[in-house]
Amino acid sequence: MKNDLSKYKKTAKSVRKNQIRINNERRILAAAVKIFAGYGYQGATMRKIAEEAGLPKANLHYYFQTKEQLYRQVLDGIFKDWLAAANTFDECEEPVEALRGYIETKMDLSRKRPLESRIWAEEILRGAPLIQDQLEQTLAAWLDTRVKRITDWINTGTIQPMNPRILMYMIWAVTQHFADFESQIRALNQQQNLSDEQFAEAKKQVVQTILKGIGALD
Amino acid sequence: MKNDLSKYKKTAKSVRKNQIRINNERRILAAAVKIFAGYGYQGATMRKIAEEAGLPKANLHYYFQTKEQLYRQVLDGIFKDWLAAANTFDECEEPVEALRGYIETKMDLSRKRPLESRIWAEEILRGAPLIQDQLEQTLAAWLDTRVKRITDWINTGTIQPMNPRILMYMIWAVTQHFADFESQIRALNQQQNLSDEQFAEAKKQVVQTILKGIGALD
DNA sequence: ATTAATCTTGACCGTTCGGTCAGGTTTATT
DNA sequence: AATAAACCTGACCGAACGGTCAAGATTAAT
Repeated sequence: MKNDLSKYKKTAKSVRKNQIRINNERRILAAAVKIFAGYGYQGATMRKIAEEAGLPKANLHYYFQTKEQLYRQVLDGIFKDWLAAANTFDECEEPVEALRGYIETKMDLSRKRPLESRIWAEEILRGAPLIQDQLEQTLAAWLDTRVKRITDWINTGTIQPMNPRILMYMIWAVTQHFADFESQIRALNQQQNLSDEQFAEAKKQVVQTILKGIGALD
Repeated sequence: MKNDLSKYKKTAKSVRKNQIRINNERRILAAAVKIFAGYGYQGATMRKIAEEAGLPKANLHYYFQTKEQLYRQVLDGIFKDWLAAANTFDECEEPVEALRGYIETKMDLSRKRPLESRIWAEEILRGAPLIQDQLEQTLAAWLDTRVKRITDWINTGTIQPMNPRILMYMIWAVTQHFADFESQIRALNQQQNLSDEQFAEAKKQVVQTILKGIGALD
């Protein structure tokens, strides 16, 4: 009983405290995403993030000791979404549906959260100094699993022989391109971002090209 | 005669002067490419570039007034190579050969000059603040020309109907991915960069997938 | 040999950076 | 009501930034 009581109190306390803490951390993280995406890690300043969040700069350092820790938490959030989107890949048995679902989910994610996609891209561009471990372990393990599935499809003759890793690299490249190179695409599209219709067309063509390209369609 | 003489003298003078100037500008630009690629525009410092070039920092400002001007010249050089590589596209009449040549040239360029590819990618990522004009004019015009060629192929039934612009975006995405995301690919390849053999395999598979994907092969 | 132009560079400047901290305010516990 | 814990923030700090400059060294032109 004592244990239960103390636990309950502790929990209640934490929950209420968290109400302030969680709220502010969320605001700061949201502001950080915008600023890191717009200026890069080095170009982003704690002042800009504080301004975007509507908080004094010193307050940021109360919740996140350093700029690097704040950046790390932003990256962690992105990585989790990234992997979560990948579940689509596992839900279908057939290669056509699994790959189509994965490509579409990945493109939708890039469309919906382009800022996060750009932060990720910049981190990789700089040599992944902060997330190398996650890439070498979590992501490498994730990729191995999917490579095995694709290999099975190849062995059963469902799709033509190929290097599954290169297929995944191609999918990543294309799906993220529409977020990461948005400003280039805009400049080539009469200074207009792709409309929903244009994006839907792009998604369809990407799926069609890749699936047909690996011999999974007609 | 006078004209010829003065011209000759002037030229001789310029040539010799240039010997020092050209030499130093080359050294500085080479160092700038390394540092800008490794740290990004904001992360790169004139001190680091000077150190890489083996020159005092003040000397950099003698040849390039500001960091931004130095960066602009680096971008200009990249843009020229970028467009030059595109000539492959125009040398062949048949879609299979034209596209294969372009994709292979583009991948070879990314393989040979990954630093430049990353600088370009970061500039686009940041919203292309310095090269928007070139994108909207030179690159847009370049793309229009190629779109017309692809449209002709479609109209003559050589390749299946599609949006040519999206095809080009896919090609750019995939070909540059191997340079821009090199550190990610390395982490997924037992911490080893792709060997020449692996890269050749990737190039082959990329060509095969895209060409087959647009119905230009079997 | 003299002059003029170009090149070189250590020392310096104002600004902005990430981060600290003391002291005050608010919220929760007893 | 009193105490403790958590939260807030203006003012400040050393370091590093891009850029400047005067004075000297080197090279070219006459």
